[in-house]
This record gives sequence, C-alpha cells and structure tokens, in this order.
Amino acid sequence: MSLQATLTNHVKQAIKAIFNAELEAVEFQATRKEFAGDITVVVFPMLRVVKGNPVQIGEQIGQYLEAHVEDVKGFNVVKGFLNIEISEPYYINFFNEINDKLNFGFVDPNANEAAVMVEYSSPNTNKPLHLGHIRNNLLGYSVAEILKASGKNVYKTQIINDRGIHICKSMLAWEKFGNGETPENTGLKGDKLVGNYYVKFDQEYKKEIQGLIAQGSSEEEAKKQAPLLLEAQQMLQKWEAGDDDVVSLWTTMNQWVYDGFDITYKNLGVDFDKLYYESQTYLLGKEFVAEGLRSGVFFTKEDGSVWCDLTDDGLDEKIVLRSDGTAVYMTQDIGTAIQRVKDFPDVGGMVYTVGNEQEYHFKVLFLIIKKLGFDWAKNLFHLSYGMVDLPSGKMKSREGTVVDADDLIDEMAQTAGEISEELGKLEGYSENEKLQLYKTIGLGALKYYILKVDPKKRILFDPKDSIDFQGNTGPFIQYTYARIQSILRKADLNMELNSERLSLHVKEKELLKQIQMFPEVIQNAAEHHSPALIANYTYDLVKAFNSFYQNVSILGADSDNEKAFRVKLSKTVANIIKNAFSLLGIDVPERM
RNA sequence: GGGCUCGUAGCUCAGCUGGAUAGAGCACCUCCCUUCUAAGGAGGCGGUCACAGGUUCGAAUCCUGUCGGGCUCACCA
Repeated sequence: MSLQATLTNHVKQAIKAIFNAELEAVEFQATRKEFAGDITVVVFPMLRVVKGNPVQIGEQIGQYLEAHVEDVKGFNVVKGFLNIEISEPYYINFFNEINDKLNFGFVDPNANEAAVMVEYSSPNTNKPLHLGHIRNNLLGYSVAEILKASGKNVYKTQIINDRGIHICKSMLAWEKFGNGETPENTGLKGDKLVGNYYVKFDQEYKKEIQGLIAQGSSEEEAKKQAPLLLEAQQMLQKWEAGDDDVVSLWTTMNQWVYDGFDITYKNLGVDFDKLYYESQTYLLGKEFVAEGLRSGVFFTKEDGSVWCDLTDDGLDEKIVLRSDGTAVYMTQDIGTAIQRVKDFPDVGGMVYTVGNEQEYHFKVLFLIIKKLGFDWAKNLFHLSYGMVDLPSGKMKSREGTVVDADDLIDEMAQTAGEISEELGKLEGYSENEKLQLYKTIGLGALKYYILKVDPKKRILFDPKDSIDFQGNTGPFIQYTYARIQSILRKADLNMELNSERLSLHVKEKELLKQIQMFPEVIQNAAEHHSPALIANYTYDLVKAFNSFYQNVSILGADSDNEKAFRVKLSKTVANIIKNAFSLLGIDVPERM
C-alpha cells in the first residue's frame, strides 16, 4: 500500500478517535522546501466535518499519527498545514523494493480489459511529411506508449488519405510535365518526387489562371475553368470508374510515396500495427448511413442528401451523404470507426490524433456514433493539438513554406554534431558511431522540444535557433543518463547493500521522493493523454539527480555500504530516465 | 455573429482534483573543474498570473463579463 493510502486510513481513524467524525477524503501535497517534513496533510477541508481551530486539529492528528504509525517520525503544524516527517527506513524499504525492477512504474497490460486504438499521422499521399506531421506523429506515438505503460492494450493505426483530387493533381503533373522520372532514375525519395509534381501542378495551374484572366475571365471563373483543373477532375472520375491506366499510375505513384514515408517513419522511430486506406474504406460508411437512416438517426432531404440533426445537442445539421449519393469525410470516418471495432473486437475506445482545426468534426463524429448506438462511443477521444507555426507565419505546402520532416531531422543531427565536436568528448569513437550518436541527440532535442509542451498549445517553431541543448531539453536529460552510465562502468555493481546501517543524505532523500512519484505520473499522463507530464517529470528527476551528483560523492563515498547505495540509486535513476524517454520515443546514449 | 481554445518573468515553458512566500530553463550578473563527463552545480536580478467583478477560510486554477491571439461554423478532406 502506498504511503498516502496508509496515511489516509490513519488520518481517518484519528478523526474518528478524537472527534468522533467521519472524513471522506484526505488531501495531501508535497511539503514545501522551507518547512521540515516530507508530506503535508491539508487540514482546512476537514473543517467541514470537524469544528475547531485548524492548528489545534493539525496538532492532534499529528500526535495521533506519531503514536500510531511506525513510518511517521515527527510532525509540525503551520497554519492549517500538518507537515509530517517520514522515517528513513520507509524510504530505504521502498528503494529496496524497486531498485532492481527494470520496469518500475510500468503496469502490465490486462488482457481482459478493453484495448485502445490510437490513430495518428494520417497523411495525404501527394506530398512529403512536414513539421506539423512530426508533432502529430510524436504525440500519437507517445500517447500510445504511455497508454501501454499504464496497463492498456494498444493498437497503433493511421488512415491514409490516398484518394481524391489532390492525388490526381500530382499524377497529372507527372504525366504532362515530367519525363518518366522515378525514384530509381532520379535518386529522389518517392514522397519528395511526387510532392514536387504537386507543386508543379499548382504553378502551372496558376499560370493558366493568369492567362484566362488576361483574356477577360473573372478570377473565380478562371479558377474553375483552367484546363488543368478540368483534366484533374476527369482523372478523378476515371479513377473512380476503375480506369486501368489511371489506377495503375495511381498504384505506382502511391507506392513511391509509401516507400518515402516508411523511411521518414523509421527515422522518426514511430510505427503502426494496422493501416487503413481511405480508398478501401470510403464506401463502408455508406452501409452504416443506410442503417442509421432505417433507425431514424438520419433523415433525407428533398434533393436526396442525407443529414443528421444535431440541433438538440446544440449543434447544427450535418450532411453525411451527398445528393449524388457519394461519401463525404464524415461518412468515411463513421465507417472507419465501426470497421475498426469489427476488425479488433477487443477495442473499446479510440484516440484520434488530429489537429485542433478539426475539433468540430470530431465532436460531431462522436455524437453520431453515439446516436448510432455503439457503447464504445463514450470512449472516443480527440487528441487535439495546436498548430506548429513558423516565425514567417503559417506553413503552406503549395507555396513551399514548409519545414520538411526529413530535412529537419537531418539538420538537428548536424547541429548536435557541431556542438559535440566543439565539446570534443568523443575520442575513440568511429565516424559511424559518432553519426549515430548525433542523430540520437538531434532527434532527442527535437522530440523533447515538441513533447514537453502541452498538446493544446500552439508552438512557434524557429528552426534556426529554437532548439536548445541546455536546461529543460532532451540532450540535457540524455547527458545525465550518459554520465550515470559512465559511473556504472567504473563501479562494482555486485556490491552488497546493508539497509540496516544506512542513513540518508538530504539529496538522496529528495531523489527517492522524486523516484517514488514515477508510477503515478504515468497513470496521470495516460489519463490526460499528455506526454508533457512525462517530459517535465523526467526533467525534475534529472535536476534532483544533478543536485545529488554535485553534492554527494558517489564512487568516493565514506563506506562501501554508502557507495553501494549511491551506485544503485544512480542506476535506478538511469533506468527511470530510459523508461520515461521510451514513452516519449527518445533514445538514450551510453556516452555523449 | 455563434461555438471552442489560449493569454503566467524580456524570451521558451511548468504549475495534477482550488491550498502556504507563483516555479524552471534561456538571456544578464557572482561564484564552483587537482574529485565520478562543466551539455553540469550553487546563488542573484526579474511577476498587477491579460483586465474587471464574483464564489470561500483560501483563486493563476472555478463562475460571469471585457480585451487580445488562434481555430471553427462547406454537398473540401
């Protein structure tokens, strides 16, 4: 039983014994540094049940606890705060229990519990991944890992937006303006190659518009009547009709993009258990719309379009099927969600990692699924995140003002390399090992920088100088890990530890308190879908370790017993850093 | 206009269900490498928690309103 749970029971008993009153809950907080004690009970809320002076009540509870609870060594009361001092053996026992558990804080998935499907990435297949996708991928991956660590079974998935007019645009541009370029004969990454033609289309399209305007068309007309656009629309119709040539080109070019994405995903360190393709699911939703029509969830308008009336829920009417019978975005998402639960019957909830510009869409989607009568509808969560903006403004792929994911990853590694070279700590490392390390550090910086911020908030990303290696950063934490590894290399790891003869240095106790919080932090992060909680916790842990490291000699401890303890303590910290970072998808280096 | 969301130090961000004198890093200033990696540590400077009311023993946190930024309200996805 945790200390807090034990104390809660005892405080309740104290209230009963002293005041003959029943307490529902006890409120705790960490004791502020300027006061003696380890954990603080807030007396004020008890005043509802027990009448009296909070200081006196605190004193009485304190005396009771000191007399009845072995781990309570002493106490003091300041205003309405009862500061409790916990005995050293409590901390030492705690440490003995967890110090050789490699996955301390992680809860094994319960096979009987419902699984969660986490969707993220979900790109279009007409252009490379950019900075916005990076935030999406990191968040989705991390939340999936955190949910796993909190005891959930998790499936990672994405829906690939592989059809539509935007795909036809790059296909058309490749046919018209290209010269049979392929990833093989150009050496270009497939997604880059296709993306270039998407840009090319837009350039040529704009030229045509200008030409038409010069001939007297209005801008609006010109946009609609440019021959290129009409051709792209024809191509889409051919695709939907299953035209062999179009489908074949579509298959080829999409494969180039998938090959390119695979490289980026691999570099980013994210993966998926199951892929869904819009081209395979966009028809599915129609079945369920038909079913909803029968059960009265939807209704048909005069022109044949199908709608869902959400006005009773404070929203508007929402279209779920066009008048020509074709599917809209909503149709497809309804179908995909239901299909996923059919494919994975153990799934009882889903997390959608999608930008906050789609909040309304998901609100509606979840409501519709609920109206359709699926009980898992209550476990749908839109992991909504803010935009990543550049100092120059919003990223626009058609205008080329994007930060390309691959480029950014490379630049981060390069910067990490420059800084490392300057510090010159890597003698004896081969060029290959160095490059690998720079990548680890560069990615660590990038991932941590993005994940430590609350998902809801928008990020202003300055690629030139916004990435730091000092303070609350990935490399700082990696560095601490590397330093501990260095100590462990020099230490005798088989030393015996005699807990009886141990006394705790202040810094050691602070570290132990921090360590103790890890399991709770994971649960909290899972509940709030927030990698930022893990990141900021890890930073606090590292700060506590560094303070310990500067003030207490580890290998030069006075006795072997102390040395054994400090080495094990360091090892435990390193292990937690590694575990916490694995939840963020960040690697830790053995040396840096 | 309706809905959602954000506003905390010069900058980037923490602050969990309301709790003690609002915390870090960067930047600026002072110290600390004969000791386990100085990408480090100890300290200083720096705040009307956007603003105004309210709720209560207590509000950065909850409620209302105002101002400012973002997003959204498509037979686009």
